[in-house]
Amino acid sequence: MTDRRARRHEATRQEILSATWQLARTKGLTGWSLREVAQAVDMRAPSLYGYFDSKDAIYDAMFAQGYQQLLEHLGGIPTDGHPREVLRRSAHAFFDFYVADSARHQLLFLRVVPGFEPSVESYALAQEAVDQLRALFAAIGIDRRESVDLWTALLSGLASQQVSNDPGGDRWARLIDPAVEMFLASELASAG
Amino acid sequence: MTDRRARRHEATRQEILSATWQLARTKGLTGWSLREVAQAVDMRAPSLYGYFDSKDAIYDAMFAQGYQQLLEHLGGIPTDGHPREVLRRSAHAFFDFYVADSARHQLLFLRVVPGFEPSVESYALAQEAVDQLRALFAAIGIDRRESVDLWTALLSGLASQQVSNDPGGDRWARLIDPAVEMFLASELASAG
DNA sequence: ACGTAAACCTAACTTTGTTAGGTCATCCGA
DNA sequence: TCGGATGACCTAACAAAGTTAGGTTTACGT
Repeated sequence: MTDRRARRHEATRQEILSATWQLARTKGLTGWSLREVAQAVDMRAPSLYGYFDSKDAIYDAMFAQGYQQLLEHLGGIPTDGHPREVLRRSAHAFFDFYVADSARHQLLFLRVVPGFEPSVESYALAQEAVDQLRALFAAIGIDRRESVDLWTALLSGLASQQVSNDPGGDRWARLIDPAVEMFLASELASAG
Repeated sequence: MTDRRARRHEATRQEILSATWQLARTKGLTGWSLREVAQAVDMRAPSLYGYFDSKDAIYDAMFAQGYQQLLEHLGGIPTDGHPREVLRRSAHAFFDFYVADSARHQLLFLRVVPGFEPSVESYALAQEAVDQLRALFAAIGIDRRESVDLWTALLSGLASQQVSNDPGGDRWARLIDPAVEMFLASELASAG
């Protein structure tokens, strides 16, 4: 097979991405340099250009990878049971995903990297995640766009506050269940 | 008076900060260079060091200024009338403040600038804003910390989503009033 | 009016992303 | 099996970034 080299190439690409995630987690989403990444994979900085066109291309690959992870996360949520339980599960899944990696959180949900715009292919993954979330809500009878928007705002707000103002703690994590109740009561009231 | 020079110095400091805000708004919070700032105030980059110790010191001054503006914003909210009206006013005031300047939003509420930590003096201003918000809530009979935390999460979430996913639009802005109702209903239910 | 210190400059150092161009190994076709 | 080609990596070097050193001019306080 001709792809012996292609497989090796792809493996190295993943190795580079993995090292970059590591650096982004420890030094901040934009706090790393190509030379550091190169050093981590035992190369020199210019060699990285054999695998990515630019630093922004690395961000783009990370963006895509992050949304793939989110899709897996979302896919793992059982949609059976009482709507309250489904909502609760999805809330915790969301929150955990956000908080688990604040660099990823910034990359996927906040426009933080100056000049970086995701490519159309990567953005399609983001769209897919939104669709999947909408499907999850539809499965429990919530189908108004406003409701889903309010939900995402609520959850991303809780996660942002947790990460920014009480990293490592649970001050906002403890508010998830009350927030679910609040949201659910409001939905029941306005659904008619 | 001995401060003729001191006043001029302070004026130049403000001029630099103002030019930096402008750049941050157009090119992103971290998308500007000292040389660009210098050019905007008709200087060379090293001259800025007569006014700020470092680029991070500029961020710190902006951080302080941003929270001063927030404090003014909060102070302008009338606390009389029905709690619903007070909440609504404060919600819109918050949201508008967030959305009016997304660079400021990122600087004040998200930890976005790699390596930057606000100085103790600047952080005290942030604390003051939190206290003032708590006082506003106490004035309308809401004094549980959890309630205020949930409120800030909700509002900052709405604003973040608006800025990140629908800049210039009103997709999340329209959810403010429903969010207020949702929050209020939940408060009334759990206040006993 | 004069000495001093503030205000500003140029030159330069380090680190950043990036490009140019070279070297060596490895794979494919004859 | 062997040569040409291509891939993988390197060093050297660029421009732009934050920052420091050190000098010159301006203008204030005594």
